[in-house]
Amino acid sequence: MDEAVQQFVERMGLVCEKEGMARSAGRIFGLLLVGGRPFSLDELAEKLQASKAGISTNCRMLEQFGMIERVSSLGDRRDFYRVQDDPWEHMMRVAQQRWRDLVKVLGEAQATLPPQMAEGKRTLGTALQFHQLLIRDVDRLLEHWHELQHAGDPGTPAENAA
Amino acid sequence: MDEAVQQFVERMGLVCEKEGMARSAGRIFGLLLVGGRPFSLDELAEKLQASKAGISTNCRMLEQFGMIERVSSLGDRRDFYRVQDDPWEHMMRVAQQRWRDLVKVLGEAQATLPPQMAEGKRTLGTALQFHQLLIRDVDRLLEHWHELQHAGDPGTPAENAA
DNA sequence: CTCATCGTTCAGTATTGACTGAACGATCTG
DNA sequence: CAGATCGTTCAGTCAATACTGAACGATGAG
Repeated sequence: MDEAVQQFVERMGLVCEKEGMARSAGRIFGLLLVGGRPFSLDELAEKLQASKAGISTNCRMLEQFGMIERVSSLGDRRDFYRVQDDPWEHMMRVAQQRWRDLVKVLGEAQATLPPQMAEGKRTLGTALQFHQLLIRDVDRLLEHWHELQHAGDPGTPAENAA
Repeated sequence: MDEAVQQFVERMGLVCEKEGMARSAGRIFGLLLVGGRPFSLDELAEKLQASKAGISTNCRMLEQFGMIERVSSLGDRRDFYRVQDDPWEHMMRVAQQRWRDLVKVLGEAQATLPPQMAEGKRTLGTALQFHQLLIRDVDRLLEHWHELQHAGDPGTPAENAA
């Protein structure tokens, strides 16, 4: 495997591990990112030197997160995986959902806290405000992102001459 | 300890654990959030039923992340901890830094990838665009957040040029 | 100085979680 | 139907990591 690819795959493994997911999942995602085509499970297992079992599990997890998708090829029983159209949007949606969960926790705590803990309630209120703003901001960001992508859409391939 | 507090503390532990940090750190942060006052190490250890060693380590980690701060009291040798003025800003800054690191990884990969992997380079380019947008958006969000907080400042009339 | 108190460090322990190899069920081929 | 090829599941193994208790250095009080 290419030297640059191998290094990138390894670094993506570390980055994704820091984000909370498994290192192996990060490697898979990295390889699919630069691969530019669908990969079968066996191919992933071979190139990443991992067991097919682990690859299968991690691929399904990445699929759950909406970062990769499973595609099938006619006349081929194997499963192929490739990166989603827009994996980053799905990633942001997952984060957004986590923030929604946090808002739920904060809100319930604020409601059930005894009245004498007024200062704590105030702090929770600030936390709530921030995260509600944050959740709305994700919507705004993704809208903006979609606009940018549509602007460069190949609907009219004026300068797409490859 | 209050029932509502205990439940909130535990849930914050789980939430923070999902975010990648230690569960105990999440519990500390949760307790400080609703406590409304500084806590000493021994007090934290007692209320959370954990060893002082673990509390100490996790507090320093939370301080490193800028989510809590250490305060001292005159005539008291003990260290006290409380939540930062704006812990969420620091949290977002940490996330922003992680995204910057990712941009670095993506950029270097795009630069060193062999020319025949054009499709992969294109995918990396899209990823770069998204994360650069995301990084800028954090700045925008925090600006907006500061405006909102300043607007609700007590004793400070709306337009203050000082 | 001596003692007490506080925070930190360190070795040891336990628990969590990822990964592997082998067995299994399902599906296609001839 | 028989054989082969996939993907998945499961028990076992391994490493990483969070936590604890004890020892240590530092700092203030008497």
